[in-house]
Amino acid sequence: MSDQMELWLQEQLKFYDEDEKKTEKQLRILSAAIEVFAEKGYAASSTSEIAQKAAVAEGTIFRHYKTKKELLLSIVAPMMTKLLAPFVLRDFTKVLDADYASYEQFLRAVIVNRIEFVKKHLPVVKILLQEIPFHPELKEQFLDAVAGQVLGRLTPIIEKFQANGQIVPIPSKTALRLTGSAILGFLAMRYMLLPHLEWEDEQEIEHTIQFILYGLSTSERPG
Amino acid sequence: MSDQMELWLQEQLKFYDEDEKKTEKQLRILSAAIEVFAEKGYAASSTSEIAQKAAVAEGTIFRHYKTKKELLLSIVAPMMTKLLAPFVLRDFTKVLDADYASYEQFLRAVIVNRIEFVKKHLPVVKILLQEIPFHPELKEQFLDAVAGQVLGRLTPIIEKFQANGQIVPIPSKTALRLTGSAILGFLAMRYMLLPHLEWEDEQEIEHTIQFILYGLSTSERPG
Amino acid sequence: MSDQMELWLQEQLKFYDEDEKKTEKQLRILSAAIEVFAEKGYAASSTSEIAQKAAVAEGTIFRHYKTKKELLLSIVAPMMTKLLAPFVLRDFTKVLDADYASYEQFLRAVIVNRIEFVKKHLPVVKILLQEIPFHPELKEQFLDAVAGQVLGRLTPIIEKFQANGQIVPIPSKTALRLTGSAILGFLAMRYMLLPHLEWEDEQEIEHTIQFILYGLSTSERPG
Amino acid sequence: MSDQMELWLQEQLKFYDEDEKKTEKQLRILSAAIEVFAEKGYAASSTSEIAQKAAVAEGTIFRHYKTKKELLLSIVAPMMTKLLAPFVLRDFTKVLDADYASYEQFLRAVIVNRIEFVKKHLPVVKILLQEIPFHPELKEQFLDAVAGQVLGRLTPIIEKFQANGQIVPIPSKTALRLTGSAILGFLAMRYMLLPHLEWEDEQEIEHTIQFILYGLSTSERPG
DNA sequence: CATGAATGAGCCTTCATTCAT
DNA sequence: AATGAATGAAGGCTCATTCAT
Repeated sequence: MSDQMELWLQEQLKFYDEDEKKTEKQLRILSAAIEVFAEKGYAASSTSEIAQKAAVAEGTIFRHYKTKKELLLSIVAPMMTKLLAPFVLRDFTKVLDADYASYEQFLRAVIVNRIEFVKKHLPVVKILLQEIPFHPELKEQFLDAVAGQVLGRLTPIIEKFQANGQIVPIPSKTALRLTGSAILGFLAMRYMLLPHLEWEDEQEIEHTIQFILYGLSTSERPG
Repeated sequence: MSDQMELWLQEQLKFYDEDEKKTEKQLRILSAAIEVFAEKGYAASSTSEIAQKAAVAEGTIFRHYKTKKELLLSIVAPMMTKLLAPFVLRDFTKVLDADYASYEQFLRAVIVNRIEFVKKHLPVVKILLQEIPFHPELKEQFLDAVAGQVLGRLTPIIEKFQANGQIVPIPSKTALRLTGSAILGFLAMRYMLLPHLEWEDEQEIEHTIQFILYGLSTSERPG
Repeated sequence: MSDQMELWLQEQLKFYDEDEKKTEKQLRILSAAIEVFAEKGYAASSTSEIAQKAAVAEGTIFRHYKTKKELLLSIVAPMMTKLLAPFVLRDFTKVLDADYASYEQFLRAVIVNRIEFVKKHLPVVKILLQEIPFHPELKEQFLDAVAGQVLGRLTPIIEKFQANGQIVPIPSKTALRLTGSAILGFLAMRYMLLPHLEWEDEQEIEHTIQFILYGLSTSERPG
Repeated sequence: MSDQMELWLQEQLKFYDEDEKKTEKQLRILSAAIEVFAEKGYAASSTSEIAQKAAVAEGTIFRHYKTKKELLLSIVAPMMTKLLAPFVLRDFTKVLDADYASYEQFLRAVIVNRIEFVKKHLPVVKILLQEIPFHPELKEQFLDAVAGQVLGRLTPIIEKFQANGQIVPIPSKTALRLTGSAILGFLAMRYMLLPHLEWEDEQEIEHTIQFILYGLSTSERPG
């Protein structure tokens, strides 16, 4: 099963690596910008600090990105796609339909994969989450992507498991919200709020998965 | 039971209202600042816009708050106390210990109350959440308050319910994280990300509570 | 006759002096801006130089004028009104109709008065002329003012003198163009191109007036 | 008579075409620079816009012209020569002396020819007029050329016609100023200020010539 | 107390110019 | 010869903060 996950990943990567080739300087700028934006937030970051950290003249930034905002978007927008990419793949539904016998298998596959992804791209995800409240276009893009693609793919899956009695018959959006909250909550605490603590990652993830599964399960409920 | 909740609230209010008396101008400044900070974020807000919205001269703000940052803190710091207040009350444990026979009762009482509170103070909560990543002191204050007080109060309660078999024997911090995620996740979607949608609040809250309860319940677990 | 001219001037001044009261700093800024704009042109002038010359912080300029362009316009726009003011006065036509028996008397009165005015406000007039080509709004404003007001007033006068045979029957616009060219040409050479030369002002003005008069006269023309 | 004019033109062209051979790219740069300078003025034009409009790399401009200013001068300086060329031709005086019986013939020949020339090179003339106030060297070059050459040639001609009674005995410089103003005034209005209006060119030019002739004529003057 | 004019550091951005390719 | 990425000085403008009134 995880083989197939690997396949997805492979496909995903095709999306990202085909970005136009960046010069080394451009990469340094992006990297510095990610660092600074993540730490101070977009509004409190100065292009001069970014330039300095990238060991580049300030003007060089503006040769590659017309405005500071464009720099932000060039960092954050692709992340949106990438973050949601697996749910957008065309035959995602088919694959799952065929293969995943239980919600647990499905959940486990997706969650582990996405957590891994976020871990890898943490600073950019941080920026994305931190800036969404201040940039209506970002928020809109994000909601559009989620509403237009993710919901479309996941709803039938949820409903299938509701139909065969594995998941409680609550609105699928609610089920997704609860699932997402648990995952994002873990990531936020683990990597943003308390990254310095020692974490038993595997255990925490396992507990989180169990929490979701039981939280949505139809196992007899105490009256 | 909610009578007792009311008592808490009463006690809470004592904390806030006894703040030094604010002039009307000062209140207008606070209100304007909350509005602007919530919408644009601290860094992108200008004191002049706040002054304008408060119908006050620019200098007046600095008569009451030495710096822009102090203005932020004067808004956000009390909120931290208030937000966590019920968990900090001295005889919270005793009260609960005596009264709450089930985790559900406890959960329901706390959640409903806190959601109500957040709803009422939404803009300030927004600011708090949005600014925590950018202000180490804020983050520290927040964690200190949570770690030093909330955990201290809630851990015994969780453990009591674990001891009597109502909650799965996972680390209490994990249980709290999962509970908190579900609640914050609801609030974030309901009031920050998708406030314009029509929400069936009661249902959603009920589903959320059930989700937490089942997620942490010890009802026989598959495999 | 020149008494009446004086009256006009009086009326004109009412227009300008009633401008909102300017602080001393604001006057210094205006004066410095006029100096710098006139010398280097708007585009090549820097607000920092203006600030320095006005002995004012750069920010102070922007407290009084939102943008550099607004500063330019606040200098140039009133000048447009002032420059054309006498031709815009309501009973200009009536007055003349009654009083001026010859085109010469009319010409002499207007020219002398306007030359005096330009001499007094030379730098601003310089700026106006220099910037009109680069600012479509300025050009438009100028043409509107001329077309809408000046032409309206002067055309009947020209036509009256054409009717009684003092001026050749060419299109009134042409007559005005030729008259204006001679005057502006004098001013441009006298004050902008060759201000350092020694000029016999009275003689030159006299020659210019004669040139216009004879240029437009109906004295027998060689076949 | 216009045959002789043609001869002058022929001679003029020798001056210009013998310029060092320009590559096609260089011509594109010049053409683009003329376009941009004329529209926005030198100071507000950017070399990058010129490069873009010339479909040339930014660096290419600086390979041919050491600085932006040199580019300006390379456009404007030759124009100065060309504009005044006919008056600078060596045997100009002799030719005229022999041929032109009346000031009118002379005027007509020169004016028509120069207007034609300006019409053809309008953008460069615009640049010249617009930039002279801001570049002392330009102003100086211009005045030197006029004073040193044009005045030298034209003064004797004016004086000859004054001696034989065709022109009023005013200072020759004044006569030239008045003549020039009328011509430049026409050109400025026709091609710079109101180019979009419909103009009866022939009539206007004829009126302008008549205006100059009568303005300077010695026909009996009203006491 | 309140005001708002004044400040000047700092921000984002533009631009003429250079230089390695 | 031509390119265009890189530069860094300079520009217009904003803003938190101060202070005389």
